[in-house]
Amino acid sequence: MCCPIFSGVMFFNRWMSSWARASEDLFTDRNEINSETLSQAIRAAASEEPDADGSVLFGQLQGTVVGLRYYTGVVNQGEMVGLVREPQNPYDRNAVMVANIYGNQVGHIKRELAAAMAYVMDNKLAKVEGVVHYGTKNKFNMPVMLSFWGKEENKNTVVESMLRRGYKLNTGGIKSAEAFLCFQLKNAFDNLFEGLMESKDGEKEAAKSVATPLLLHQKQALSWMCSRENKCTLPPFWEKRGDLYYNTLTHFSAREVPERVRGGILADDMGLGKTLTTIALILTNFHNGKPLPVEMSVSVNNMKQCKCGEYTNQNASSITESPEDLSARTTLIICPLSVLSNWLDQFEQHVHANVKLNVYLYYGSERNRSKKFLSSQDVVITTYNVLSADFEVSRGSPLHGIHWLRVVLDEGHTIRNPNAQMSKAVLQLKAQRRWILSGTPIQNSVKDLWTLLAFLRLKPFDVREWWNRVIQRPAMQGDRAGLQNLQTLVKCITLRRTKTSEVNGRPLVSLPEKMVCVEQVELNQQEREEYELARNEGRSTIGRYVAEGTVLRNYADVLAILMRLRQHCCHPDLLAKISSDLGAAATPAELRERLVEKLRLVLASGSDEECSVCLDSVCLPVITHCAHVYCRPCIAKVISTQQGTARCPLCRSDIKETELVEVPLEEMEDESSTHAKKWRTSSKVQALMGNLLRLQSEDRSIKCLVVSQFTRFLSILETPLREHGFSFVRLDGTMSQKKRAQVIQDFQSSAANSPSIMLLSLKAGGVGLNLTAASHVFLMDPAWNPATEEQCIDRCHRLGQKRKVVVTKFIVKDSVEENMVRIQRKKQDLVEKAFGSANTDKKTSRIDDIKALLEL
DNA sequence: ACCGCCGGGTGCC
DNA sequence: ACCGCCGGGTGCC
Repeated sequence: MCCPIFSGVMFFNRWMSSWARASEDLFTDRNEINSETLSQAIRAAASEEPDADGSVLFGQLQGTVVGLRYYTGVVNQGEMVGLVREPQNPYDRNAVMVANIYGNQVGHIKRELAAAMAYVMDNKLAKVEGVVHYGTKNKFNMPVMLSFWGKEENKNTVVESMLRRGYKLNTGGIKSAEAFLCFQLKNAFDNLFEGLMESKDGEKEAAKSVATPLLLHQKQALSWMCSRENKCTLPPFWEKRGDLYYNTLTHFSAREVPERVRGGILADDMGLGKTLTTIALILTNFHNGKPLPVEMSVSVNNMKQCKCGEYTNQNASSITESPEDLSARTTLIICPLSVLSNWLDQFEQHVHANVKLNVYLYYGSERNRSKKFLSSQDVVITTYNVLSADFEVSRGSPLHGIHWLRVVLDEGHTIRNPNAQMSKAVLQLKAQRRWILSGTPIQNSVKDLWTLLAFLRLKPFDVREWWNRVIQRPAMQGDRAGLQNLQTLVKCITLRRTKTSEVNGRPLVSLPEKMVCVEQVELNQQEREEYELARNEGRSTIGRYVAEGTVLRNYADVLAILMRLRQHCCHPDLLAKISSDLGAAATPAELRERLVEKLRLVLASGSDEECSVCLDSVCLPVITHCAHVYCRPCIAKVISTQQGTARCPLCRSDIKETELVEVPLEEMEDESSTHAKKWRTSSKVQALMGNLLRLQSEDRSIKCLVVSQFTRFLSILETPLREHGFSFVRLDGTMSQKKRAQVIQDFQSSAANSPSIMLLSLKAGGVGLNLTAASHVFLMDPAWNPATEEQCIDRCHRLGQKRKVVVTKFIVKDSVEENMVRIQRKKQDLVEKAFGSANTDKKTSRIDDIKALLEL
């Protein structure tokens, strides 16, 4: 009865339930363990295993594992073991159990030592890890090397507490592990997915029910996905040695085949057709490698109702080492709300019209919660939010009660935080096969990967301890082998191609040509005068800061001055009346008000401000008293790491958590001021209108994107568009999902009366935004970050684009806009230098950089 | 015989 | 466990 998979799950479960530290009996008969405890245990493990960040090694100690003869768990030389407190043990409440990777109990820690360890473990003063270096063949007890890890501030307490009970931690020869912040290793991780691009062998034709012919690289992906689902290849780091299976990283071995991972990560760049490939997978690879049996309607070629590729049970020769539930039919797709409609469209588009595929949208208050109904569908689509809401409300969440054939996570990086409700809900779904679709599987650090691997049930790393010990901590500390292992791991389960990848020397997708041209705009006399006035004012302000040596403290002001110049280049009415400099603030309330105002200025302009800690666009923006903008979590991390002596990473001023200021929620952009005044034009507006009118006269079917970082500029542009009778829509970040979807659908429509222009805010919409109806892009103002512009252009220059794409960038001659790209590069250098060291002699060079940046 | 010594039973927590 | 420890049997050499 003990089939390999099953017993594996149960050992695993036993291990997990001990983690849960619940009152569950550790010695439960294996057969009684149900999936309910398993899921509880997974949740417990995810929340209880602390993040290994900033842990240092306190010391090591040779201990003894006793009672070996009572348990079945064996260990190999060099194997890692887990130490689990067992407060419910009837013989000793200090008991510490020793278990191997699969959770098979090996023995206990000797009583006296256990008493000393129990204090340290129960008070979470240290995490204790064990490795057995020798004596693995012993009958009664064996030595174990114990390593104590924890926060620096607990080191002395732990060392002394152990010493009091007669155990001396050996601290000699341990190099103190430095605390790393995640951004320092960002580059190493950026390269993690390199080298995954080589084409994996073979290609596979999709089932007949797929209407769209697959491109070569999509056939390759399909082939890879099918083999990941069907073949019994060993997971990474497992080898067969004799009749045992051996894990080369943990040195664990087992008689049973390690549970295979049926699925993986499809990490292709967006636009390569992850959605189509997944639809093809669903239709092509049902049980035993046969296509999904679907009904064909009677309509075309007097075809009878037939089962397209009905599956038989006999052709099991190649696979089925492990039995599977052949009655499972349904694929569950979970995606962010923003791409829900895209999935529905794509099913519509890519499945043959005469095929009856049951796709159910599990969404909205009227959703059908019947398990029987849901599990009879071919596909159920829902969102992360619906899934986690169901999960939270009741234990009887219908989606959690079904054994899915396959679960697909679209934009899978959504679950990178293991503590999020969403992630917990996703991890507990029951499925035979699991897939993650993501263009960006790693966003900031290796930590992002754990939930993904846990979802895939990649043994043994789905248990946080093994992940932390074997992969995350070594990688975070820059250990080469650690990074290498991480890469190997990822490589085995991931397929990633980028738009620039090639197959047989040919690009994966051939997109229509893209032409980028810069159109210089000359300011008229009045505009030029106003611009020069502002420029001189800014120059003198910055000159003063340079003289005072306070440039870095007034960093936000420097940016604000640049901002005003950029606004001048677009339209005079963009300039908000921003008064004052920071120095004049009299009261704390006033200072706060000023800071809020500055922050708002930086944010509302859509200037794509980057956080200097994570180097990404700021999320949850806060401003420091020295007026630098960061993500709240990033700067909070810096402050907590530096413990009371925290300094601003950009200007080294003292900063405190309590002094971080954010924009009050009710602050929304005030549109009324622009409408109050009488509308006027500008040189840039004229330049745009000239182009639009010319295009319209050439070809009425051409559609355009008009892009700006300033949403107020978009508002200004509405007036002349209306005047000339253009039909247009607008998409910006403030719009609800529903409105957005409507706007996109209208714009993408090829109907004769559909809008021909979309006013688009540069940062609006996620990466998935598909605007292929447009073939002309007008970038009204240059962005700090050229990548942002590229992304924006890619929204129409992507798979599905039929026309040649023409991009026009408007740049005002003799203005700050001409320097934007150079400034961007300088800014990046500046940030790097700021983080390079806290050394003061670097300060001068940074000020020089700013001077150069402003051509002073 | 309130000890020492012998040898069998026994053995995690 | 080819140990240590316990506790019963035993007792000059």
